[in-house]
Amino acid sequence: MRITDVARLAGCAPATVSRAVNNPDKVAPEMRTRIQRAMLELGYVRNHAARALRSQRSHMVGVLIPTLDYALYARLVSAAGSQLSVAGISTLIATFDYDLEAELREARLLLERGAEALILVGDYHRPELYGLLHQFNVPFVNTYTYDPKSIYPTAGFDNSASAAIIAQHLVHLGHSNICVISGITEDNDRTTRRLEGIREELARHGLPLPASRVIESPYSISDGKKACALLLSRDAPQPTAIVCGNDVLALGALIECSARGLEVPGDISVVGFDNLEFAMHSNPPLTTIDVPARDMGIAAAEFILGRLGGNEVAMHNSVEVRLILRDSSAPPRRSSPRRDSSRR
Amino acid sequence: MRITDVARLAGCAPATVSRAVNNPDKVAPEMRTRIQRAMLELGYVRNHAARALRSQRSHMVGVLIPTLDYALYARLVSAAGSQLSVAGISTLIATFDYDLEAELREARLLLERGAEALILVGDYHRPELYGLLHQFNVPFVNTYTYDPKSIYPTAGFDNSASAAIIAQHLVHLGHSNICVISGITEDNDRTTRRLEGIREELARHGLPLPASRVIESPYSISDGKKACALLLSRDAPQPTAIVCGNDVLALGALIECSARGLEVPGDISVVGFDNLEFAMHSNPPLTTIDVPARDMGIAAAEFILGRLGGNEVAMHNSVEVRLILRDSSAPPRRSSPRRDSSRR
DNA sequence: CACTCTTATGAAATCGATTTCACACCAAGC
DNA sequence: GCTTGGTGTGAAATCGATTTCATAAGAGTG
Repeated sequence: MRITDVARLAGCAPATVSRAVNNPDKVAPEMRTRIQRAMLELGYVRNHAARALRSQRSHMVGVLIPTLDYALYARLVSAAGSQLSVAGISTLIATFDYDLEAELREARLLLERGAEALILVGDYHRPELYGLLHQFNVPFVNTYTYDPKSIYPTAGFDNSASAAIIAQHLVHLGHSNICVISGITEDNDRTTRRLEGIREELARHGLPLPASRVIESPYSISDGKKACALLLSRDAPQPTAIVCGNDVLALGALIECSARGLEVPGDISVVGFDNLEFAMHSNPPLTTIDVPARDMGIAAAEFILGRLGGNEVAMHNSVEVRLILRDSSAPPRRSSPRRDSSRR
Repeated sequence: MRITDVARLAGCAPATVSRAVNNPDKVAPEMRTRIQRAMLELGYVRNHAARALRSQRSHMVGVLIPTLDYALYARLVSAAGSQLSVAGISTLIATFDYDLEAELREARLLLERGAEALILVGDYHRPELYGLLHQFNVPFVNTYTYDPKSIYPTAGFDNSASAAIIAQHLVHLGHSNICVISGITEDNDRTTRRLEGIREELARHGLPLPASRVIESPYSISDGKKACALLLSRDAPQPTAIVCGNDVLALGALIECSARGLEVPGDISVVGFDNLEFAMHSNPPLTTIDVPARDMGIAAAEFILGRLGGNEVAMHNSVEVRLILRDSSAPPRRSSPRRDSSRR
């Protein structure tokens, strides 16, 4: 079932069929319907490889994420995919499990496959990856980060500033003995910057954050529990607040606190990051930062579509993160808290 | 940077370069290294569209799932993708949000794009979809279901039997007043069969399951709460056990029960399905059915790889689901429970 | 009415790797 | 010594749609 078969049945040249498919208004209405009827009758479907070869456009975009096993990454991919799909673009997906070497390998494969653009996560990548993108002259965007000063396009939010917001919230509540359960920071700009943001914000208030107050942990509830247990059994005054790298770790911390008979937020405040679905249902509900993953996916897709369409598009797009105040954070029990100005 | 450039530099014909890439042992070792050096020097990457066009193989497989927003689907996709990736096959992904018409459309797009095989979820599909698959003569597999009697390949588990297991567990504990919070059953074989399995198992024990005892609900914690509230405020004796279509609904039910001052499992048992990460950490931990999504993804990928490789492969592959006994289920308070034989 | 301009269509070249077929060479067998 | 067979390589055809270029017909314009 080739285009020539359709052409023969419709009594025209293959070129005309091609036009009828790709530029309908370049074909006379009568001819167009004749061609459409012929295509229907033959059950014609176009051969995408041939199309891609000749037109040098694959109509595919690659999405390269650490893992699909984390809700927000999956949501980002999903949103970007839907957005691209309405523009007739398919999504090639690849994961690299937080291994930047693997990311580089997968990127090469995606480009070889003909991905016309790449959606990436974060801005820590192997230099060779940036080299490849340059070599292939392929548009791309770093999601999950926003940095107007970056020479590479970004679509996301400022991880450092966002983490600072939640640290500030705790300081304003009157906490000074604060510990952190961070995600693994190696090769990961999001976790690295969040930790930095917290550290700087605390420093701004004269509160140091020595390594002994920070635990890096993979993202699982059990790991969050373990990390929390470690922090609580340190040979030091018990922290009055724990900042967690995400809601999963925070949930683990909540559970550990509850297991130890600690009241949250009475004895200790726990805050998360991401505002996952369960955050509003945990006991107590989590104070956290809402991360609009869907919006990031859409912003990334729009950027890519704009670039592919040859339009001028803003290099940097930010999505709005918001502090979500719930019951897992409160002033420390025996201190004279300042009023938290961010609490409405 | 075409294959002819490499050939020129290596001093051979394009055909030989092609062989060096695809059939290294058909090329003399000395020539092979010369070609490899030339490729490296030129930074050659092959054009996949041309390769696909000529060889009639795209080396891409399509994965068509309801949504990426559900952890187990994402995990299935992820596992299948990794498995395919090591065989040099890329993953094209498409979602249809539980809309079978959309599924059909997306399937057509995937096939047009050159997907060599399709991984599907469930066995409810539009007849036209099966028609398409036949027309394109493309291998495919229905995951998330296992039915050795089906004429279509399956990779998964028996939803009906699995749901029956957990219903039986409750019956053995002595429950007779059982309600169900099911997922939406329309156009969804998984939810439909699970509900059937529960209904049949209860019937086997002389317990009818009228519509008034069943609520269909989307998969969110809030929806689970609402559904549970509805069941508990019926003008009828309060159920002693609630079977939920998945863990998310079950968590909602737990929360609602707790909000109403009902003790789980003292006043009421709640059981889930899927064994999501939080299931072991909820309060109380959830009795549920473990669904090995990763295994399903791997099984599906292996099946597809086998078929693409022209090997004989088993039409039907089952993965093991297990009843996970935790503290959210117990005998009803004022009855004389039989011993649950399935409890170890 | 002659001329330019647009519009609709067709013929043929083209994208870049693969694959078939043919050929040359060398080794082994009778 | 001649035939047979295997191996490594090259020439050229091929996959199927797109696109350039050319052409013919029709629409306006002065």
